[in-house]
Amino acid sequence: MANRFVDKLRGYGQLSPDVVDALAQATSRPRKFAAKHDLIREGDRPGPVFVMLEGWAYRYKILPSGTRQVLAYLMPGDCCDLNIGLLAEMDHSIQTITPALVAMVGRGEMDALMDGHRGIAKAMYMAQLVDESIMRAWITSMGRRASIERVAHLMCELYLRARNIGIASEEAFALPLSQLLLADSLGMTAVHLNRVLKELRVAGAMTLARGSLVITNPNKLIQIAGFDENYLHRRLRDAA
Amino acid sequence: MANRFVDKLRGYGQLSPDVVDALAQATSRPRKFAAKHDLIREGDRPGPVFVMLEGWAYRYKILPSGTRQVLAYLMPGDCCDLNIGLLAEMDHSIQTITPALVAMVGRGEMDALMDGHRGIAKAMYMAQLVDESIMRAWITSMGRRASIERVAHLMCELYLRARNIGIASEEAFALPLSQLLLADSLGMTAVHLNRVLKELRVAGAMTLARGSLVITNPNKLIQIAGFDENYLHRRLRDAA
DNA sequence: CGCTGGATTGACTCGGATCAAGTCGAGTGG
DNA sequence: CCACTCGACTTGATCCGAGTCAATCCAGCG
Repeated sequence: MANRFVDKLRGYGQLSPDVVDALAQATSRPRKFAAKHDLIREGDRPGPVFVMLEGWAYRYKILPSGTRQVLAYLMPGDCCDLNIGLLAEMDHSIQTITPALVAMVGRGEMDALMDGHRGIAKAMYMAQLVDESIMRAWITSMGRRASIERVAHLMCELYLRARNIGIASEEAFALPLSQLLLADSLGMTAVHLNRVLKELRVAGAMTLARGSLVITNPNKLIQIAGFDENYLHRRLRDAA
Repeated sequence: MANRFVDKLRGYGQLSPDVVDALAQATSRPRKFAAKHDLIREGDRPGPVFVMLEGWAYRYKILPSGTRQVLAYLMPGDCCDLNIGLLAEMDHSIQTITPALVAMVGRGEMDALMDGHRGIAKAMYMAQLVDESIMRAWITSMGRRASIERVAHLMCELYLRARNIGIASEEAFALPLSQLLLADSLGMTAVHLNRVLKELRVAGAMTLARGSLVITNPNKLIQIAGFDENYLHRRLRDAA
């Protein structure tokens, strides 16, 4: 079975065969979770590092008023913070969206992997930098992009990330996110998101239906989003 | 002279005297910059790690339309990403707000510090986790908080951070941020921010004037913001 | 075959943007 | 020492994007 975690880290630099083995070994006993299951909740004391092998999850916060804000999506290959174990308690929750296979890597084991293989450490740090960069892009979207641009931008991001781990074809991929979830990601209501999706569909840019995103006109979508993929840092730095 | 960087890291755990010395040594040759000076720009190739010793700076992005989004504030003691050197190019810019003293710590030197002193590595990782947590709080604010809550929340955050490094008194501190800058942080216009500040002033919660924030009624401000300081992770994890 | 949770559409309202004038205060040069 | 200037702050009037409320609609499924 494909190990998306290994695939993703490979994207950040060459990994030698023994490194690949070590990673595969560390994630060889994943646990299975149902959809909509909290992997960890705000206030919990963090334990091992989560690594998504199959399925999607999302980070979120619930405000006192009961509203939810989605903070990030975890797709296969993604993992939560490396140093999560340093914290006394979580500042947000993580929940599965679909049924998922999740490897739990103990703190010691993760440290050993990173100490033992410089390549792993570098790839993990890169992944972390990209996650931060994505958060900055989200802040930028929420603060300064119109709603249709925001939606288009998120779709571009998710498409590229899916593409990078090989779960997207040329123009479509499985996107298991409800409109309510997307709305809670983008700081808008589900009603308004629905109208924006229609607008994008009518414009011939993309169609999101029955769990699948079809990008009808990539250039148009990119142009609406004002998308610049630079922030995903796929271009590697030569020599280190 | 006080070294805010050391002070800040101390807040994340005991540091032995030799560790403090090593940190002070590494930041002993800071450079002076004028206000409104870009330390690094989007697209630049990253170099050394910046450590703010005196003065304020902010991270930002400029969109094609020319609008700006502020992504984070750096106050004395804060530094940019540890692993910034892994990136081929910056995905955002960093600019001083006030005249500033900035130490530039080379990648090798920083690695040596962290390898040599477990306490430094832990404190630096904690600082990084807190920075991420703050970004999540910003996303939450922009997505799901009303404008007055957003403003109040940011003020609570900045006050606590200032307090943690000892530059805030019981109820006031120097906040050198223009209304335009704040508006660009919070996803609103300067005009509207001005009205919200007035609202907070009239409500007796806080007054921002002439570069100084006075918190008239802390409880009211906290209540308006729906502020929970948990996300700043000041409570330390017992044992590691 | 009816139930249920998501998706869709319409009517109405409102928070915050936009546009347009001022006002205030700290420098600066005569 | 005062007039001028420039940037930052205030305030008012108007408009519109997006929220709210309220019905459906529809697909999957027990």
